[in-house]
Amino acid sequence: MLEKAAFLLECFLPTGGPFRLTELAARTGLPKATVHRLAAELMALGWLERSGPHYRLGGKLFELGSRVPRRRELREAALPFLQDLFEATRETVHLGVREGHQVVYVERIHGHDVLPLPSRIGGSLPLTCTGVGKALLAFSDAELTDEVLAGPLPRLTPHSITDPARLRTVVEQAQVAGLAYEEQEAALGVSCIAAPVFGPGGGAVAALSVAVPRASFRPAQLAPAVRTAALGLSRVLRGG
Amino acid sequence: MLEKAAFLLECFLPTGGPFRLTELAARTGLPKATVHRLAAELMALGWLERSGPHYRLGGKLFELGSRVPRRRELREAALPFLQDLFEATRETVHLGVREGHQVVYVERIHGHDVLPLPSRIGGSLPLTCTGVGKALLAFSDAELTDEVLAGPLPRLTPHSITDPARLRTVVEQAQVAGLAYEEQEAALGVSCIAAPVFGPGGGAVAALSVAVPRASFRPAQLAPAVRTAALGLSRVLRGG
DNA sequence: AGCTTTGTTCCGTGACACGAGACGAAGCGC
DNA sequence: GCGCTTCGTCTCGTGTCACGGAACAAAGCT
Repeated sequence: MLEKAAFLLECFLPTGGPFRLTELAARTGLPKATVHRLAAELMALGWLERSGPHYRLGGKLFELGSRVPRRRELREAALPFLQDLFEATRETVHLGVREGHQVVYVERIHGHDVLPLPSRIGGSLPLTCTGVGKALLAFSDAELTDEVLAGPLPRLTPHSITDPARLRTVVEQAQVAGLAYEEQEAALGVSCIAAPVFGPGGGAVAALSVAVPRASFRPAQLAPAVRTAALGLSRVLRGG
Repeated sequence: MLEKAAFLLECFLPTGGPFRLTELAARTGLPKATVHRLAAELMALGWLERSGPHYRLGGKLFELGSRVPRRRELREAALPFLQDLFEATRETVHLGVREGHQVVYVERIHGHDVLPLPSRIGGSLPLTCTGVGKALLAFSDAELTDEVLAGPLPRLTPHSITDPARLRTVVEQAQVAGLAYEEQEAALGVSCIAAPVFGPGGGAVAALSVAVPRASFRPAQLAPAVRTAALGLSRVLRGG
């Protein structure tokens, strides 16, 4: 029951978009009658909503999701630094954490110019295709990098790095520099520079990044800003 | 089953804080054995987490909650204007919508100075005690105001307005001015100015506000900024 | 009008949710 | 250290309610 309900809700995840009953039945593989009953119950709870024949995730989930402590605490501590970084660069700024072999974005702020990025708050992307992911990899246990490199390396664009040897080099460069770079590996025309955020334990608990149109990518100017913001946040997390 | 699970999750809502098993059983009124079984299932789904004996809301809820379309779309459209408003004022900025007789905050951004406010993203407060709430009231159906004024008026601080007649006056003033004011009605020492955001239909679908320490409240300087941001967002929502 | 697809309702069957109770494991006072 | 209380976990017999096939209703489509 719970499992079926969770399955039903999670099948909204990739797009979040509106789905019809039959569509949901097809996506989940559950019988139509079952989906119908479940959806009705979930709507009564405010976990789903519908307008006409279209089901969508409901407002109660927003309430619950906003209160998830691990995420909320990090976001709240980070927000001022993300603001600083945004003001300094006026570009799209990300905050992400690791979850398995993926990066989950906790916050993303931007101005009126919206880049065509696949990153979404609450959404996940491969560690290996993003600046935030590479920064996290570079400052986590070495065995994590081994694990990730052992598996198949996903590809988001033709520029995504799928050669393990080359990726290892890139991660090692990030370790030395304290910064990770990404060029059109997640979205065409977008480059990115990221810095790790350290927790009290010393390892990277998050990373933040600035994504800019490839044409106006000036690493020398972005690097100090990203590093400053990341170090400032690290200091606060360390309990300052 | 679903209902019990939802009940269990929602009992985290006020604080979100960590709870122990016995505490959860007491809060929900469910038998300990039942809570134990439910919690185990919810953990398997990633909807709950635990560290030691402490249960917390889990990361999956964050993922799901971030994808709730009604909220996400509004947030995404509003973010650039919220940034503008923050940069113009350098004060805490809110975006809220109405849900019943409450305002639910969809976004809140601030710098390093954090005001002691009760507002939380995903959290709700009474319409009558907040700037955002009054702006929403002033530009919704008149019958909504009647309903709200008919019920008991909650109080968050000694300055909260609990006299229906006085509140009606205040709402009418907001209608004329196109702006709502709030002075220490939600938190002591904090004042606030809010403006409605209009949807394609013409009614207020949201409102945004700036909250500042009472000592540095300069309405004349904040008003144009808030109004500008709200009108800009309204224009985008109207499909520009 | 006839056909196809989608959404809703019914209902008999059986799986599994339920929770009292027993048990083990911590914490606490002395 | 030792009884005592409190908390967390596990078991198991009972009965409920989730399940989904199938029939029905309501839209779309041609």
